Amino acid sequence: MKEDLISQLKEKGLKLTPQRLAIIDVLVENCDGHPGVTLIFNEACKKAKRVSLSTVYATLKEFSENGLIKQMEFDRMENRYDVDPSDHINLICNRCGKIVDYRLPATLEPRDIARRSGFVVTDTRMEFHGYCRDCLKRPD
Amino acid sequence: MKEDLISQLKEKGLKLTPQRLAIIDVLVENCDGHPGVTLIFNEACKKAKRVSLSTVYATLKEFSENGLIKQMEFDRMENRYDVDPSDHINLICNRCGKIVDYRLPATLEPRDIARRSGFVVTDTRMEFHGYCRDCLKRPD
DNA sequence: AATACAAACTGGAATGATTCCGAAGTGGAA
DNA sequence: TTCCACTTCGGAATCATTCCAGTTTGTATT
Repeated sequence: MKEDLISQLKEKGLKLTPQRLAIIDVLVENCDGHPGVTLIFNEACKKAKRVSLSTVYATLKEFSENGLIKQMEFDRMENRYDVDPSDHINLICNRCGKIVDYRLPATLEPRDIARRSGFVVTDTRMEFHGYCRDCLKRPD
Repeated sequence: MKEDLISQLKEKGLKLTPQRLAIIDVLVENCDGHPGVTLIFNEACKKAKRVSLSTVYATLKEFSENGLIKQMEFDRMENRYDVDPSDHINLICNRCGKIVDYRLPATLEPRDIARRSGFVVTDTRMEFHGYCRDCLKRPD
């Protein structure tokens, strides 16, 4: 897992810095927890001599642009990062904020999700990003 | 549609103010466009004597808390508002930002969506909010 | 091992959507 | 008409995130 991320870094031509190694360590250690920037920053500081918040942001952005991780953007919460970049539904608890992965393909009926996972859905939000018909026609 | 929203306001015990009526007008006129705060604010200013941005935010929050509309939160875009609060997938164009509704139930295969709607999916994000198994067990 | 340069890091300032707050205004029930 | 809880106002505060200009550092090459 860790070695995997490091080799992906090299493949992409990205440099191996102490800060990036620290961040990778944190990501791997928290791969089930969908860690946020604050946690990653705090933990990374313990592992590397110098780490700035700007670097953490830049690095996580770099990683997600290169497909190593998946950025989960929220409006009033800080970003969370998913070490598994494959498609799945994130079950987000209103109360504790815990994020549980629910893998696709699966029935999307809330009733069915409750039966399989014990998670009661009160609100759904699904977004598929891409390109609309009109923009596909247009050149450039 | 407009009368419908107004009667819902009354049902909830919310007062009918010129600002709210203006905002409702804007929502109804732009119900297919998933309008954002800026558009709503600008248009509402044309319809009512005095409207402040704070009021627009407060009103839209009030409306969505009461189920009149659905708030769509993004990270780097301003919120958009959906006059149709039922569950559906929002197809968001990376390029023009247009949001197209894709109704459930439907096959969720990107390939299928492309065939039916002409929308090419490049990235998906689905969130189901609710309560996890652990929190349901816990009292209070 | 030394050199060179693009890439990466830093931290403080800037951004921008949203919320907060205290004061002023106003629907609408009595 | 009176009254008051609900609304509105606008400016300040918040807070995650980005930007920027200067400094440091991997790493490929000599």
